[in-house]
Amino acid sequence: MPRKLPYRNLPQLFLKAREELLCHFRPLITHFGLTEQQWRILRTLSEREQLEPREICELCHILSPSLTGVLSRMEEMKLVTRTRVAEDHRRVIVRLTPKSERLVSELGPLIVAQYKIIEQAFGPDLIKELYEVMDRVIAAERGPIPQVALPPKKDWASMQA
Amino acid sequence: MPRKLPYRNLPQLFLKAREELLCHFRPLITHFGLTEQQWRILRTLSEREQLEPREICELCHILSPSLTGVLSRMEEMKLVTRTRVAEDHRRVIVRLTPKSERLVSELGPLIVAQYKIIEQAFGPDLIKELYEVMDRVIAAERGPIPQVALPPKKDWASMQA
DNA sequence: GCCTATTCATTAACATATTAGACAGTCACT
DNA sequence: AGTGACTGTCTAATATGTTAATGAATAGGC
Repeated sequence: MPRKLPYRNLPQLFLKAREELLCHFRPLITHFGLTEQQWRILRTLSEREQLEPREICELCHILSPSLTGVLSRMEEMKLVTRTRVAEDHRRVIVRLTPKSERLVSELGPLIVAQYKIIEQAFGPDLIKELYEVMDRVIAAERGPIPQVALPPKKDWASMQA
Repeated sequence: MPRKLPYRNLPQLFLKAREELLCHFRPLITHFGLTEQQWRILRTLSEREQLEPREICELCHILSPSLTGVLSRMEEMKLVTRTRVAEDHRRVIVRLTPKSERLVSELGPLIVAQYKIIEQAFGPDLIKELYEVMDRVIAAERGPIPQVALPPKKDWASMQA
């Protein structure tokens, strides 16, 4: 008896909407030999001069274990430098290289131009609402949200069909 | 000279908003030994009886190469069955098993309950607006959106710093 | 100064995302 | 029937997401 849940899958809607947007930027980003995550980092670093890995995690929404690999590859490509902090040998400072600054100054304007195209196509109102609703979602998270009680755990994976 | 782009990173905002939502569901899903993608598929199949892989790709926003692996693992776990179509040996039919139907009937109500909690915390208006704006974004994509002209390709990856 | 708890980055192990291509099966046309 | 274009699934290769755990380094209490 197939029955529909009374709520549409909201996280999945976000996923789709994000993809519908990103597909207009992905060609630009890959044209410069970057991945989306690498561009997030370059863009963020271009506004902050220098950052530590955990700050990049926060700002770019990349989990720490992923970031390790991403930064390694970017260092290999000479897009960033990683230097240990003298006073605290746990910490690291990440910076842009002159090369990646040139890259950002070439790609940045193209990204902006694409935003303008999308803004026209979507209608400026939709874009404005979009930013506004997003911020409200993110802000709404401030209040602690309880979680439904979980039933006792069963080992579904190893149960018979 | 660090300069800020005049548009905030919109795909990244979607990513964050999605994560802020998902974090309230992830504990439920993992409690049942599932991944988010597996739940998307189970939920969709519970509403459609049977689907072919390419339909699942469309409905669940999973790319074909990913789906192959996901379905293999789900078949291994006895959550779905895969049977070839007799008339067209390229195609495959995916169905729920009795086991996964039981799973859905246990997990489904918990997901709904969590939606209700979130709806209260966010305010029903925000949720309603959210669905509405998302749909407008997805609908806006129908019109073809041009792409900015790309400069000649340079091999940034192998350039010097 | 010494011990413990904490922090930060990393590694490990597995699952998924992304792009390109392989491959068999089908369809349309001749 | 035979050929060429197309479809649907899968493989391969690489990058990232996700959770848990490691290991070095620091901070704080005593």
